[in-house]
Amino acid sequence: MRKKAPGSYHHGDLRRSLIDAGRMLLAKNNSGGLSLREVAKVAGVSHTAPYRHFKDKAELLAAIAETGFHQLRADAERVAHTYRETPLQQYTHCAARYVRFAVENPETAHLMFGGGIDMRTAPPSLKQASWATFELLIEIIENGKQAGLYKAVDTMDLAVATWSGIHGLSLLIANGYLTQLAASDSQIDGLAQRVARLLLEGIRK
Amino acid sequence: MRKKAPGSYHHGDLRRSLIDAGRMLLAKNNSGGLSLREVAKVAGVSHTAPYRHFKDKAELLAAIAETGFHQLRADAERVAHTYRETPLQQYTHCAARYVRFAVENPETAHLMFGGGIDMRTAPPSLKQASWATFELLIEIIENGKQAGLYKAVDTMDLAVATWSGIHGLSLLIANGYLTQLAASDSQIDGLAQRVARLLLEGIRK
DNA sequence: TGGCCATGTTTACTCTGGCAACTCATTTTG
DNA sequence: CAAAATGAGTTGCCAGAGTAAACATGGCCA
Repeated sequence: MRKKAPGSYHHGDLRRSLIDAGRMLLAKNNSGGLSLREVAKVAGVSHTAPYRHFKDKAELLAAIAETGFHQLRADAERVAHTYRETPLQQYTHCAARYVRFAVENPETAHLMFGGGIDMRTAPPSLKQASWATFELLIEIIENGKQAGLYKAVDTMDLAVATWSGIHGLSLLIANGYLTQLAASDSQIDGLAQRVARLLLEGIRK
Repeated sequence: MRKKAPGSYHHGDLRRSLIDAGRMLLAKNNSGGLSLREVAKVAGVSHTAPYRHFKDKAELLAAIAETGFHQLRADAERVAHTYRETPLQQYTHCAARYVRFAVENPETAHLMFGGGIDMRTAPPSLKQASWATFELLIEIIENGKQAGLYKAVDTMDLAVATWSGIHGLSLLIANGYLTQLAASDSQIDGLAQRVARLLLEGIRK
């Protein structure tokens, strides 16, 4: 989190600093939101300086969400690479990673998926970042399909179904709907495993 | 939406009017949020009158979310009753109803599930309303289980898995992540059907 | 070297949430 | 039945936040 060197007029990389400060504050004021002025202060800059880099507050939030997508994609990509030879494990471990991301970064997840941003009208770079994340999921499904793991159904349907399941579970946990079943980290992992399994095998007898 | 009769001092049922006004405004200012003063104005009352009924803004929002849960539960209950003899259809049609609720009331859904409210610290009546909704789902699963429809797995796991899937799909659509696949109402229904089916049968070959 | 333009600053305006003190109407009670 | 108590709504106020406009600064290119 670079601050402006005191005395110097120009900052150097304010845009980046604002995003970093934003994420930091978002994590600190748990779900209490975030004020542009606060962000500016943390970055060591006057409260209107952000407007040189973002049209308005929503655009800063969108940029923060974008870093969330980049992180999520990078996290999942690492896991996917580790299990590149075993499609089934690739799927389950990536799913678990997705859930962990939401649980570990609830405010960022809230920003990305909470409805504050409508993807239909989001900035192009954000759309692209979210799309790139989804593409990774499609790849993973495609991998499994070619290994004969999944049904011969439209890949898109398979991908949407699993995405929905993992996504829904992540948000339910992150928003405290499953406190009874998923209090500790190990319980969360366990639940994620079992749900991923059920998505795979179906609930039907 | 009852307004105060002009000239009369007392309103009669302000609490209810504020909630109604809130939902109306939420729907109008699409996802633009909602101001307490605006709500008060619509209800025909001074800007601090709401404080006689709600501790603060968050509490009003929680009350609005609560009506959302009541509506969702009532909607689903009606569907569940209609298909009470056929557990499979009961499941698929309730799932479709859940998705429609989110798509038709995106702002309310946003409030309920967007992370603005953490269920762990929510007002008891809200917790109860959300729990009652989940209970209906559990009942539906239990029905199917007794009809020999589902795997002999912990009902809670079955319920969480399907809830996650439907919930995730609903939010993905409502937040515009699946615009390509789910633009029209009929496309949404179709997608919901196929996803519900995949949750049932699993994606594995 | 001198002027331009991107980047930051200052100032000011509006909107919002929330507190305090006041008023009005209804209900309870001596 | 009058008067106090209480619940419901109002007026006024303040601090914090988003943002527009005018101004300042300083690095870069002609």
